[in-house]
Amino acid sequence: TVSGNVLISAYAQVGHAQDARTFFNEMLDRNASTWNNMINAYVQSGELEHARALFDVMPQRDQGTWSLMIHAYTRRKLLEQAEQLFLQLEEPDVMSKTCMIVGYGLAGRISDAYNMFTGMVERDTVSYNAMVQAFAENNHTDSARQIFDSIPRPNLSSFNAMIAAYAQQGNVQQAKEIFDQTKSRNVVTWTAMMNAYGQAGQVEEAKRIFDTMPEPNTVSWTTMITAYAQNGMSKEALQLFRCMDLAGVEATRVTYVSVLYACSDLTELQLGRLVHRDVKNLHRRLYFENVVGNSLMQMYGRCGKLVEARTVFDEMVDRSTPSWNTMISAYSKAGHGTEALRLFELMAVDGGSRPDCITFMSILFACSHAGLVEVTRSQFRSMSMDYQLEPW
RNA sequence: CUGGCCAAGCUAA
Repeated sequence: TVSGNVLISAYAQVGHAQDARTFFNEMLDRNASTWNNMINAYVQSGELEHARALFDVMPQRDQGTWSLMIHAYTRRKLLEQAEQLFLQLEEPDVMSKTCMIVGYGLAGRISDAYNMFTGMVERDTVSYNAMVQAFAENNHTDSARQIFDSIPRPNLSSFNAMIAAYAQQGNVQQAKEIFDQTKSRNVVTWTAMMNAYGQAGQVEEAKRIFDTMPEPNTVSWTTMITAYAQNGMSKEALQLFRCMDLAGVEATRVTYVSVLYACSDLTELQLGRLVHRDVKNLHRRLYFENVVGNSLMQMYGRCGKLVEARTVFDEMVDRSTPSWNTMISAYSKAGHGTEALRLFELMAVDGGSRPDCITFMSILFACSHAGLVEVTRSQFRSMSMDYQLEPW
């Protein structure tokens, strides 16, 4: 049984739920870990429905089963589902509660997160860290700091989370202060500190960290590229991307987002097209990532290539609200107000994404520049009437 | 042999 569990767990790691299931079906005696591993295999390969189906028929669920399933829901931002499971637990353990803190934090329900936290009779460092993170990602940096200061036995993740919290506020001084208190550091610590400098516009300092840190990984490289791009040094960003490629470090979707941002910043159409080709041919998985498509559209739009932008848009497999916004505003900025409006109507018909206030800003911009005053007026009404968005 | 926390990223102005 144990070796069978190891095998299923191995399949789970690589996301081969199908193979895991075949093996699972052939196993004679299964214990709770067997089931948990199998559910986890479905979770890892993104098949939540299958995971849930198995969860529902599992004979002897243990605490791990529940928190595994709750965690899967919170990560996919399906908080209702997570909550529903959580409430069925008579005696939720520390891990399930921590999952809920994370879930509430991600959903911006910070007081629910805090209530969960304060209601815990037993907490470990991970629960404290989750609470720090929940406050931090909702910009309650001071509250995050208070929790941080109250952690009995902080670990490196506690420090890393706090450094990142200050980094996103652009507060280098505080970030550095925490950084200097760390006894040991890992790649996350260094990268977070590097980002703190980048966010504060201290690109040279960021680069100094990047050059001296022990083992920069793809996130570290991307952070440095982003630091350049966001501080008006897009040429350097693109140069560093070349180095990253030469160093054999795998790009991620975030890398491409930053690189394409640098391309649009410089209206480097040639390079942008090259990147487009590379990601399409060499990173097929990333090519279908929503954010990568958005960045490609943005790049083409910025370079005035609306047809190519539109082609990317049409090829996208799932379009988020930012996808629609990017394309609509590309039309708007190019003075194609009518096209922008047409796309907006298509958005409503498509129904896959809801317009948000950015959509309306783009539409209003398009209308006003096209001199479509009447249309502007009616869109403005629709904004509050149909979508409950307040004009401001 | 299974479950929870930490670093980078896209759209309007």
